[in-house]
Amino acid sequence: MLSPSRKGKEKAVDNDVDGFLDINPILTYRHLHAKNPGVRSPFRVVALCDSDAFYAACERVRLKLDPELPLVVQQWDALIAVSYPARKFGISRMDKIRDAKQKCPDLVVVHVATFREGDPEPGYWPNPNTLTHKVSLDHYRRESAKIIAVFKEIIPEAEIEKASIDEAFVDFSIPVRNTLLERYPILAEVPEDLDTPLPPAPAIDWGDLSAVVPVNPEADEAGPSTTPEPAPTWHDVALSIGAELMAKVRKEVLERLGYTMSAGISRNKFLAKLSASYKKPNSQSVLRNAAIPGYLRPMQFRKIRFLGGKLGKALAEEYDASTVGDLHTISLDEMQRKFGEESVWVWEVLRGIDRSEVKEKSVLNKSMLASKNLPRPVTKPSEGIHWLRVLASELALRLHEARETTPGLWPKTIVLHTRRGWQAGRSRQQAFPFSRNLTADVVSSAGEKLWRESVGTDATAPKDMKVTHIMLGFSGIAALGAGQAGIEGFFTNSNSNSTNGEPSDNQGEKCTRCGAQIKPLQELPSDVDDETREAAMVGARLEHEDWHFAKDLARQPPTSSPSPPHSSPKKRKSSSSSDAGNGKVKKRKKEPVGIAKYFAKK
DNA sequence: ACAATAGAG
DNA sequence: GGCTCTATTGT
Repeated sequence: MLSPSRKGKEKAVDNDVDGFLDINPILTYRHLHAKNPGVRSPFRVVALCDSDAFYAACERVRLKLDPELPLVVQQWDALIAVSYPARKFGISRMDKIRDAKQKCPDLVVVHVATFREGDPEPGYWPNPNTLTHKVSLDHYRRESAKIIAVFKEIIPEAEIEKASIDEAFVDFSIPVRNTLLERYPILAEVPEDLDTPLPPAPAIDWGDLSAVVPVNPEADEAGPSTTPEPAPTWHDVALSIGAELMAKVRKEVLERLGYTMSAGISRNKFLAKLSASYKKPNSQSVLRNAAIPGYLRPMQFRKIRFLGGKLGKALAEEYDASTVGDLHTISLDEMQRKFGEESVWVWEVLRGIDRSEVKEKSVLNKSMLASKNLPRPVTKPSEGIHWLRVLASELALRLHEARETTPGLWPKTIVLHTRRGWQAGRSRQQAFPFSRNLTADVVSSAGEKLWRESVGTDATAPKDMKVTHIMLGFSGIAALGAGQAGIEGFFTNSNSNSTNGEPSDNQGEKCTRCGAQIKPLQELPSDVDDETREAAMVGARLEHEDWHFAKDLARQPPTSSPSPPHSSPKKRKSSSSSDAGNGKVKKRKKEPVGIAKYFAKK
């Protein structure tokens, strides 16, 4: 794809500086005009942009408050966001609400939105009760979506990857190249030999758009720029154009939505992310190739994406190292011997190389979870049902909301995860039944079945059980194609079946497999509403499917129509061997497994 | 398909 | 620390 044939010769220059790779490549017309500037293009321009104290900013905007006010977002006793003005008082996310108020008596404290059973939607209350409410982050998800929409509108040619609720990667390579060719027509005049190096690059006026990471940080601290900055390269020019575009996006987001953001702009995702924290808030930083060694070498490597966890710890202990520079003494071979073939990714990243793509992801999440730590642990299964309903109604609400943008959304599976005391959590999942109306009751019924399987019933559960955490969620969420027969009616219409008169008088429906009548577990009053009926049917259907499941296992096809049991969920092999205890890495034959898995496949 | 775990914000 | 979310691995 790249690599001009004569690369070998020309590369002899000072390409690799002090262990850093490919810091000063020779830029040619071939590089610039390549059809697709891929991940190896030396002209790549990547940014990481994140919102400053995002949750705090969301509340500031929602309440139309002065941006200079010190503000924190409270979640029960704790803080989940601290605005930059509040940080000036020494308040950090680790503080308790008390300490924060002590440090700043005029602090604006906003409790995050909460939700309880029966609420039509999450709401903002000054003193929600953790015994009855669960936190809702939905407002922040919506604001996040608005920001991404502005990104897409302002820079339609850039690739945008939403990386989290408050962060996005942007690949500016294509729009930057277009601007470069427009602005410097000389670059559009391609010589016969594509491998001809480009003429010298012009000086760059960085203006006050960006903070430019200095090439020699120590010298700069000592006094005003004692070291001459290396001559600008065409890649630096490209970065400066990327910076212009980034500034434009940030300006639009600020003007339209009120959020300030900080960005890092560099040659790849990992460096973009790392440089974004160079100057915050409401700022953007450019990391030129020439500045990479000085910036990276003293950096704590555990600040690097994917090195913040167990792998980073393992590296630190194995080599008694803490900075990127410390790890430069480790050869690729040595690292691969200890940490597996895949660790080449680490070796490269320590030298400023990262070929991972910025790839557009669907805006839609594939999963949707609602969870609650139980301040009063649940000691018998029947008490848990209440929380299940809270979580289920929140999920139903959120799925409905998601369908406003994307009709036809349906989850493949429903998952229940519970944790007891200090024990490792356990999860149960199953296909999510298809039903006409997605109501909280439908979700709840499905959840309750998993709950019975997982923790049992009042009769079967251990007396001393203490469930401390419940999570209910959907996974495999996707829009069912229009190809599916009769799907439209399922989604578009919520007042459902009988616009033409009587609700069908049957109390049940036929199983498509065995033809048996499936009836609600309990007799329903004749005037019951559709939603309740639907939910009851879902419960019944799940039980019936369970029965088929057991029958199938016993290889006795249900031909006639024996009446399926309405209770007693089947026992299934619970093979939860918890071998996961010790944090030690076990060695297998060749590869040091347990470490290899830390590396994302590139 | 299901269950568990790591990692990030 | 609480609440999400994604991805990967192993069965």
